[in-house]
Amino acid sequence: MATQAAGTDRPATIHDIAARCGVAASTVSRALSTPYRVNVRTRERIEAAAAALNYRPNIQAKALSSGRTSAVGVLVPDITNPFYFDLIRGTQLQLKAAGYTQLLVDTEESDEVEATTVDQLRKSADGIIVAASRLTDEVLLAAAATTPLVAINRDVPGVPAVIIDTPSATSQALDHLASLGHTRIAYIAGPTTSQSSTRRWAALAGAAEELGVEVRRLGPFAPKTQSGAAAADAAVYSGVTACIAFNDLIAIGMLQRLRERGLRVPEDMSIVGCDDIFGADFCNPPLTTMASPIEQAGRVAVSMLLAQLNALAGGGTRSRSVMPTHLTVRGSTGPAPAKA
Amino acid sequence: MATQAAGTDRPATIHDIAARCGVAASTVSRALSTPYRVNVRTRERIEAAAAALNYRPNIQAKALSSGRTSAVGVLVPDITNPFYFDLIRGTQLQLKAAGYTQLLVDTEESDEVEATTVDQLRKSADGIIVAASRLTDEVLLAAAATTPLVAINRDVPGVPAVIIDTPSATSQALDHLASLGHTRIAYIAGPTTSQSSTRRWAALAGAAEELGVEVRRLGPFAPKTQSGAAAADAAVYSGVTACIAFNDLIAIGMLQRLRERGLRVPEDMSIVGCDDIFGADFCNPPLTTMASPIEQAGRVAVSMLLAQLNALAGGGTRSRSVMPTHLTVRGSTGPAPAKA
DNA sequence: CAATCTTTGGCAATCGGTTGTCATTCGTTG
DNA sequence: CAACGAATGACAACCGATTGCCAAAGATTG
Repeated sequence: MATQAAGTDRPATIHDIAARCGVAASTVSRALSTPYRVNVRTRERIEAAAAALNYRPNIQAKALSSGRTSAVGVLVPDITNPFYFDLIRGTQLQLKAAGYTQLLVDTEESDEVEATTVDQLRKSADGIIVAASRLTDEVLLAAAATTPLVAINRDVPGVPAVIIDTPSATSQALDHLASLGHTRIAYIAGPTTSQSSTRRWAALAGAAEELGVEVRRLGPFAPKTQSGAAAADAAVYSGVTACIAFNDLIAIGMLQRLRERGLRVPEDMSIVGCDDIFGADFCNPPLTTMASPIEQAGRVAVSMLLAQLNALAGGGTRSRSVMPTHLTVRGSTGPAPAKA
Repeated sequence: MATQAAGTDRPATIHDIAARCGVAASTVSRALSTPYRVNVRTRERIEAAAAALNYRPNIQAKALSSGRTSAVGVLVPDITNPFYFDLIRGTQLQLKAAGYTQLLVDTEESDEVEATTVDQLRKSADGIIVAASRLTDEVLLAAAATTPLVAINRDVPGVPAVIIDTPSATSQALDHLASLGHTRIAYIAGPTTSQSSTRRWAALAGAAEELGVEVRRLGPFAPKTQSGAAAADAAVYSGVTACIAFNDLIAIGMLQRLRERGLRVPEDMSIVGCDDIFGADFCNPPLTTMASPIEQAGRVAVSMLLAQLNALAGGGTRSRSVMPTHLTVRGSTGPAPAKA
C-alpha cells in the first residue's frame, strides 16, 4: 500500500542522476567508478545527487556490461555437515569484506550436481571455491582452466588449492594410539571419491609400517553420523582396539553405537575423529580428534581466489596453501585393553 | 593455455543460435521461453542448435531485461548455529527445485547488517526469506511492503511468516518439569531482540501461574555455547532446580559448565533445550529439548515466497504457517532433588 | 477464388550500466 | 598571442536477453 512518498517510486538509475546534474550518463558512471577521470566539482555534484536519490547500482546491469558479477560460488558437498559451517563462515566474511556476494550451493555429495553447478556458475560468478570436490582430476583441471577456481582439500596439479594437512595429523594420531599400546588399528574410510580419505590412508599405511603396528582399512562409509553404526560394528568384528575415523561425524556415530552395544570408550575401544567439528568437545566421551583452522582455510581460499581475479595477467600468484593440523586429545582415546 | 578447441571459445548466445538456424534472435528467445509461440519445426531446429552449442542463458542478461533475477536471499543471524543448517538446507533444496538460486547471508546478529542486506537484495533478488529477524516490526513491515518477503520465527501482522510453535512446546516442557516435582524453574532468555524468546517467556509465565510453579527469567544471554557458562552460574545462584534454555546451544554450554562445577545433570539440575539441533542427542547427558521440523520450515517458507512471486495479482495467498513442535525427552531432565 | 483470421517470426526498443572514441575546453608554454 | 597538450565530458555502441508491435505467410471460410 504505502509506497515511498517522494517523487519516483522505482530505484534511481545513473540516468536519473545525470538528468539531475545536467551531465551525461557516462559521466555519472565514470564519476562513480573511475573518480580521477572526472572533475572534482562535477564528481561532488554527482555524488551528492546519488546520495539524495539513494542511488544503488544495479548489480545485474553492472555484471552484464562489465562481465564481472561480483559474486563467488562456494560449493560444499553437504551443508548440514558442521565441518562446513566454519568454512562457509570464513568464506562469507572474507567475501563480504571484499565486496563480493557468496553463492552457496550444496552439491549433495554428487559429482553430477557439482559439475552442473560449476558449469552454471561459470557465467554467473567471477570465481568458484570448491570444497572437497567429488569431481575427477581432469574435470576439475578443465574447470580451473576456464574459470578462476580454488579447491579446498583437493590436490590436483595446476589447480590452486587450500589443503588442510590432515595426513600429517593422522600420523600424529597413530603415534598417539601406538604410545597407548594399541597394535591393531582400523582406518574408517570415507567416500572413495574423497581425496582426503585416500591421502590419509596412504599416510597412515606408511606410518604404520614404521611403527610396526597393524592398520587395516574398513569402509568406505558415508560421512554421516548414521554410518557410524555400521563402522562401529565392522570395527568390533575386525578385532581392532582403536579406530581412526574419516571424520568426526562417523566417529560420533561410532561412539553412540558402541554405547548401545555396551562397549566402553576408551576402555574397550579408542576412537579418533577428524575435523574437530561442533560437538566433538561435548559428545560422550569428548572426542580425540584432528583439529584444523577451518574458518581460516575458508578465508585463505577467498584470498587466493581474489588474487587470481585481480592479477589475471599478474603472473605468479601463490597457488597452494597448506593449513596446519594438530591432534587434540580428549576422552575417547585411552590405553589398549589387556590382551584377551 | 589450452582453451576449448572447437570454434568459438566463449559461451554461446541466442545470436549464435539465431545465426546458425537462420532466424532472428527474438525467435530463439521465444522458442526457448514461450515454445507455443513458435512453429514446432523451427523450435526443434533451435533446440538442436542450442544443444549443439551447449547454450546456457546468461542469467544477468535475463535478469536485466525481464526484471526477474531468479534468486532469493536467505538471511540468517548466524551461519554457524546448527539450528540454521537444516533451515538452510530446506530452503536450498526447495529453491533449487524451483530453479532459483539461493543467496545466503549471515547477518551476524546485527540489525544494521540485516537492514543493509535487505536493502541491497531488493534489486538483486526476487524475494527474501529472513530467519529470526532482528529488525523492528516497522522496518520489517516496510520491507515486506516493498519486496516479496517471508519471515521465519517472526510474527508481525502483515508480514507472511512461518512460525515454529515453540511457545506451546515450552508449556509442554514446563508440564514435564512440574510433573517431575520441580517448583523453582528458570527461563534462560535469549537476545532481547528475539521475538521467539519473548513469546516463549510469555507462554511460560502464563503456564507457570496455572501450574502453581515459580518461573523466573534470567538473562538475556547470547545464543552461543559460550554463554552457557554464565547462564549455568546464574541458574545455580538463583537456586532453581531446572532450567528451560532459549536454545540448545546455551543448554549444551550449561551442561558443560555444570559438569565443570561438579554438579550432576539431571540429579542436581534439570536442563531443557530448544530446537533439537545437531549434537543435542549425543551430548552428555543427551538433551531433553523441543524439537521441530526445521528443514520443513525452510521449505514451507520457500513455497510461501514462490506463491507470492507467482500470484502477484492472485490475491489471497496463505500468509502464515505454524509448524508444530514437540518435547523430546532425553537424559538431561529428571526428578527434582529432595529439598535441602 | 477472394476475404478474413491466425500463426509465425522479424525489427527494434529496452533493461542499466560500461567503455572506447572523439570533440571541446582549459591551462600552459614558447 | 598562437600553439600544443592534458583534462574533461558527451556520444554511441555494446553486454545478452525480453517483449511489444507489425508484416508476411498460411489456413479457414463463404
